[in-house]
Amino acid sequence: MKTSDGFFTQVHEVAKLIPYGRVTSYGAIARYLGAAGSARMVGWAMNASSKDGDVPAHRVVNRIGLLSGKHHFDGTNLMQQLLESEGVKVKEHKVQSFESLFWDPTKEL
DNA sequence: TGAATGACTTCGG
DNA sequence: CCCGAAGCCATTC
Repeated sequence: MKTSDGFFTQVHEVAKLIPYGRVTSYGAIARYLGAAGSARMVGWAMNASSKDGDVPAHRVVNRIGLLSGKHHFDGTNLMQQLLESEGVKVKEHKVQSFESLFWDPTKEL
């Protein structure tokens, strides 16, 4: 591989920076990395992050707080349980009070 | 080289 | 917010 390792690394770094009990969106991360428009690649990077470990991919959701990535986790409800364990309310694969839990790297950093 | 794919986003209805 | 369609960009075959 080693094709775009830098991009993955950046995404992983930001993912690790996400505060406890907070969530963010793929687009927000992409924009923060200057890769605005490559939100899909953020998800792709997350897929690779599964191998990296220590990357809270469960804190990264789509723009409406939908756990779009839960399907890529081992179990069916693992992602939701992880979020709930952090105090994030999740209902029907969607983050409740998403607006208040949203963590914007371009803003917070 | 080109076509298909995807853990997204945005716009119009 | 739901639905359909188009745009984007890196990776894979």
